[in-house]
Amino acid sequence: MDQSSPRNTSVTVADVAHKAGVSKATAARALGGYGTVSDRVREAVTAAARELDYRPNELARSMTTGRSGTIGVVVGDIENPFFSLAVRGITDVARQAGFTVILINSGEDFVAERAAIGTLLAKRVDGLIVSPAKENDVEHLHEAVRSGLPLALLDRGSDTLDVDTVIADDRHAAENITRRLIALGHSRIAYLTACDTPDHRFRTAKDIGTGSVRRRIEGFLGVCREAGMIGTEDWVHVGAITPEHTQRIVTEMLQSAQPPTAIIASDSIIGLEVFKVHRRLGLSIPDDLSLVSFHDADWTSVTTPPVTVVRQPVYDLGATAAKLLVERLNGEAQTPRKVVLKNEIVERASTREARF
Amino acid sequence: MDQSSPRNTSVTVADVAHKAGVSKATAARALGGYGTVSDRVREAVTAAARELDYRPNELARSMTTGRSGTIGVVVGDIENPFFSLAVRGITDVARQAGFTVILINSGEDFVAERAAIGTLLAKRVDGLIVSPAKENDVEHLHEAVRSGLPLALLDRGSDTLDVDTVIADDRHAAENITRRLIALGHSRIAYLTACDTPDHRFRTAKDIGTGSVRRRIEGFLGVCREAGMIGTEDWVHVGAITPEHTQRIVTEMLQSAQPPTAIIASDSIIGLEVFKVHRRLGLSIPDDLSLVSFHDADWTSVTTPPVTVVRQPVYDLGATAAKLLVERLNGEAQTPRKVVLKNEIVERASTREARF
DNA sequence: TTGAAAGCGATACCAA
DNA sequence: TTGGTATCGCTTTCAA
Repeated sequence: MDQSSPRNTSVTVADVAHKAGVSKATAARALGGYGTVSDRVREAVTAAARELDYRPNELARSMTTGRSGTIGVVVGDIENPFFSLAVRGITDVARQAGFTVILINSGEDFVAERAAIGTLLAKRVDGLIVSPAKENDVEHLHEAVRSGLPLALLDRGSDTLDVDTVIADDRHAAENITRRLIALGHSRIAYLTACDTPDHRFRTAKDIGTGSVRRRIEGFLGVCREAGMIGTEDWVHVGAITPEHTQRIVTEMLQSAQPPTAIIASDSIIGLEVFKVHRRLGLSIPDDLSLVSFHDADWTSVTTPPVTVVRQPVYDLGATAAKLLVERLNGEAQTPRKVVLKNEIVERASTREARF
Repeated sequence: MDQSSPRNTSVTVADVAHKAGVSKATAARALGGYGTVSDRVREAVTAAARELDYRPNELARSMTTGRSGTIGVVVGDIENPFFSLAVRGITDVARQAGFTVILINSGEDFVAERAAIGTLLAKRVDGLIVSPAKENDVEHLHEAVRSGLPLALLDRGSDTLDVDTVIADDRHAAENITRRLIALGHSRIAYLTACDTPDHRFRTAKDIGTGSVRRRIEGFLGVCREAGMIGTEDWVHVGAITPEHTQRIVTEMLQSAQPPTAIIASDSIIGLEVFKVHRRLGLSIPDDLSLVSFHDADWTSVTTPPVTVVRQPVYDLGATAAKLLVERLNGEAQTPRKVVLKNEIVERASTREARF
């Protein structure tokens, strides 16, 4: 069986043309569906192609057409449910539009991100969707744009980069949730993020390179200031880059002389660790501690108590970014569009009045 | 600023060669680091390349070398934590070895999977890692193998496909967990999977196309038979393909005249839904129902009670598959290897003696 | 409607 | 050590 079947490694248009008794050019036209070919010839070529199990070499095609039918995607960490869901949104839309996705993890590392962009440029992707680790270090993205490559930004914008951008209204969500906590009587509210600073300490929101997170922190700090709270900056903790880091930070925080009465977790991975630590320390949510987490991860509704979350339109974030990019690739592009999707606060049982 | 920077679209070796005052061939040698070049020339060429911001066109390179530096990966659903973790393992190893990954979702659909393989073949990937939706419908994979493309199977093997394969000992894990449940006095044990049959009913394990799941069910049924239980087939439920499906199935099951006293969930997404439903119905785990889930998802340890799980070496599953493939691509290949990684049962508080 | 031939951008062989 | 040139598989003028 196996050996009767032809090895289709390198069955080329030339082979098909030969078998069909026509020229290479004609065969190519018939196969590619462009130019004009007589029905008789088209059939002959199609038959020959089928018989030989001809598969066009996309690489060669790309080289002449200049289009690769590929979209490069660079995200922080595919293992993070946030990104895996966003990527799902991207790939669904991309495939529908006939594009294949090349996915690269940056690990939220700027250097890795730059390398990823380089790889994708070399592979001649038709377009790029990136979730920049640092909004200020985007020279590599400028370069890509300069070279004429369409780019869409996902979840994180950049002031200096005038390209299609899709983000959620994270500042607004942070403001809202902070207001609610303050209304509940909380005055010691901690914000915990994976983003890091060189010395692992937080001073000002400007130090936070990740745009979405910076906006959240700005919102948080702004509302606290409005409420007359001072020294709120000290309640922002950075560097929760692994579960272990997070556990250490949270444990220290909760065991300090002035423990927070509420914690805002910047993503669901951090939220989960906060939840684990409070258990281990024998505390009670929401009696001893209120918890709010960004990202409505699936598990947040089944814990005891279920966790109040900021429900971000994650799938749509990805899908929309892909849509904008595809439209641009298809030449339906206007000036760069900035899309801001709405977050929704889902209040569950992990938040309650502060205890005095 | 921007306009002073050269558009590096199509800066070719020829351009670099011209600027460096050497021939195309020499420039290519200097840049590619192959052949022999004098130091003086190498420097000149390198300088010219840097100045022009030359980026080799991988597409063109691939066409001549026949290698694309790309690995194609086809998984069921990147949104499933199982796959996103496995993919993380794959990409980590692949990148380390200098390969880029093209990822395609099959949605566990056989037709989509075949199309995905087609796309990857056309893109001339150097190798393939696939998690076949159906172990019997692998003609498209045979074809790929026949055409000489290295293939590694992830999580699901195939008897007819003699290629590198990495799976976990799921049958063994299922046997173990079933024995424990039986030892706890359970006699009405349900197994719930997303895999489906044409009429959405389960008759025999042979109907299950997904290898890993089939082996689990075989283990489950085998132990039940050993224990003298009959009609166990009726306790296997298929078609839990979405949260909604799962909820419907579980609700019906638990509200029937003969509800199960224990449920084995085939993946963490299903396990989560079972957990949600038991809550909604006002039941108690483990008093009214014991629950075991495959995949040690992060949330399983924070629920009340925490969930007993089969901890699969998911990251390693992916990493190992990639390792085998890379070795083969590097010509360090021997005969196809079948790797079976160990599962571990993590007993938590969701399992207890059956109530009578 | 068809065919011949010129690219695309790199590599690789063979002479010089 | 270098340069000239064929080649990879396809698309795309340009003539016929």
